[in-house]
Amino acid sequence: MEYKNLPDIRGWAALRAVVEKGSVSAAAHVLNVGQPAVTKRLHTLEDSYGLTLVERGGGQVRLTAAGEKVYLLAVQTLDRQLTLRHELENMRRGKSTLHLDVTIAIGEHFLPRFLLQFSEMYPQYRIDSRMVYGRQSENNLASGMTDLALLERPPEHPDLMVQKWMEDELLLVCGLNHPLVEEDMIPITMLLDLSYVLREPGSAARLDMNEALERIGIHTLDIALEVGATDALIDVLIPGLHTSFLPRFAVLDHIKAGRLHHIKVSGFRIMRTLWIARHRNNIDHPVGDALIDIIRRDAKNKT
Amino acid sequence: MEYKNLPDIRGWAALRAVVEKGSVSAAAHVLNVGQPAVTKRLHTLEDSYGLTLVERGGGQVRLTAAGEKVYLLAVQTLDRQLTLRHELENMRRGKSTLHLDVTIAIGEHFLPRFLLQFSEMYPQYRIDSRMVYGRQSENNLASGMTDLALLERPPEHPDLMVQKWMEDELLLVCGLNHPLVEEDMIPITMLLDLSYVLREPGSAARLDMNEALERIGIHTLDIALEVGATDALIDVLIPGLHTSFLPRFAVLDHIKAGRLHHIKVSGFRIMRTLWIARHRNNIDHPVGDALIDIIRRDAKNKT
DNA sequence: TTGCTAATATTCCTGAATGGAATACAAAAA
DNA sequence: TTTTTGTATTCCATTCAGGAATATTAGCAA
Repeated sequence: MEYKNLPDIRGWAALRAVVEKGSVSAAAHVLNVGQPAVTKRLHTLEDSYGLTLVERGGGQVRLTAAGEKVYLLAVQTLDRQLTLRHELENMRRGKSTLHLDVTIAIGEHFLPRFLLQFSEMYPQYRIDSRMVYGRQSENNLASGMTDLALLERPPEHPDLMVQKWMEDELLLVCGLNHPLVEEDMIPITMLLDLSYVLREPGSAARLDMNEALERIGIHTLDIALEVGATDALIDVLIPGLHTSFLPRFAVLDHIKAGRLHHIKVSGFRIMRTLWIARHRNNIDHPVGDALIDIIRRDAKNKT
Repeated sequence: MEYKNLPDIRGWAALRAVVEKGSVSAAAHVLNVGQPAVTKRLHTLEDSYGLTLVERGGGQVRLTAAGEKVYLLAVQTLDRQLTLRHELENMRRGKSTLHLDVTIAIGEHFLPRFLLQFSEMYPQYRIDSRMVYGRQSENNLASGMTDLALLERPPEHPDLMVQKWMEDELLLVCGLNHPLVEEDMIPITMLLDLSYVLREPGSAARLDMNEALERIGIHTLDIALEVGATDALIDVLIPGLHTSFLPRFAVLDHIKAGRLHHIKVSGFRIMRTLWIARHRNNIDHPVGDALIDIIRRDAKNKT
């Protein structure tokens, strides 16, 4: 096993600082060491890989191709090491931490409430949550980086277990100035005449919508704009020019408050299920059980 | 920026060795250092995190919960560092490396041929390929860990660009002892009477199949077995009890050689496209272009 | 080109930390 | 208990990192 020729992490830290600060001196400053130390670190690192990693010229430092790769590893390793340190810090204080992944839409809508309730009911526990794009949470769960995930589509990975969280529906909504605000129900064919603002392709809502539309033979819609966040999307809807299919949980309050209008479509509904996912080997996580309890209770209250 | 309190990688290496060898002495042996060195490394590491990482007892070392987390990071970091070192080693010798992800089915069928042709035509380049499960390649591409991917389904991530590689079709096939081997074409309704051996849920072929069946109103099939590899699956088919939907590229040779029989289904075909995917920021990779050239040429020859 | 200036590399030295040898200690096994 | 195996500690020589001072280089202006 390799041991004696391992690089020193501080070499990576030096590289990262030099790249991000743009000069050796500036890097030395933020690292609280002298400039010669950083210079030497860089050289040691370059020697250990046998390649030039940064080039000086034009008053700038530039990464070589090899430098790019080392920099990528450096940043990832340092970030993960920092995360680990924080987590262990909490562990040392007796606070178990749950790593939670949620989709963007769920993160925008449910997460703040859950985290608040959770910290009140279980002050001894901690949650590290993050919003992840698309199916990334599957890999995080599979690799053990994440303990629990709240998802809009069931995961595909064979080692992951899901349990149902709640039923959801994608609702066709528009702003109050939209021509269709008077209509309570429209025929399916009219879906083709509308102008849409949607989440980006690949988002769970978009995929569910596409599949449902495919099923009734609609392959393309008139898409005016794509927005990467549900809340921002709603802001675009409110002026009233466009329509969108959005999760019921995200728009219900807006509909009740009269900021959005729900357009029913005759004979067409997009039902779906929201899921709680965990890894097979990680199903007895006390913090996870606590959170699931809150999530379930919340779902029951809403219905 | 953190610098002075960074852990020493050798601490991680020591932890890893101790865990994997089961004792401090054994670890010291494989690391080519004395036993006291390893003991001290472990203690330094534990001090730096402020937690006990391993517990001795019963003649065994056991990881604590905190130790598990550190061990996970240690293994990943050390592995990635080793990979990086190999890659830079090649770089130093002037061999550019392409990181290639392929799906299991593509990896089984195309990859050996591609790699062979590639190494003949471009000996100055290198390819690091791996078969990845499901959508993991998307994250690898997005994070810069992979340069190019060959996929059975288009990626969903907004920063990824795809180009069409070739058309494919999922064919319904069975072994020669299957009752249906006499039939050239069967009606759709008969799909429900067959017994299937399929790739696991989440595999691209399975998803494409499911979507196509959903479209014609079939929601469940009689699944006798799920297999994680296409070649192994074909071995299960050959005795003749079951049927499966498999990529044309994977079964064409078997059909021609008379080992499998293609059952046509009246009015039902599962067409799909195979894709080449890259990150937006990484579209001018010379090794990637070379490989794409080979892939394209191969596809042209086959048609 | 020639200065001038800012940034980087080198040299030298001191202090800190590493790893080995010897040894003390602890825990199973006999 | 004794033996044996494995782990921790102590001590010391060696190595290595970082600071101060200094040499060198690169960029810039005239």
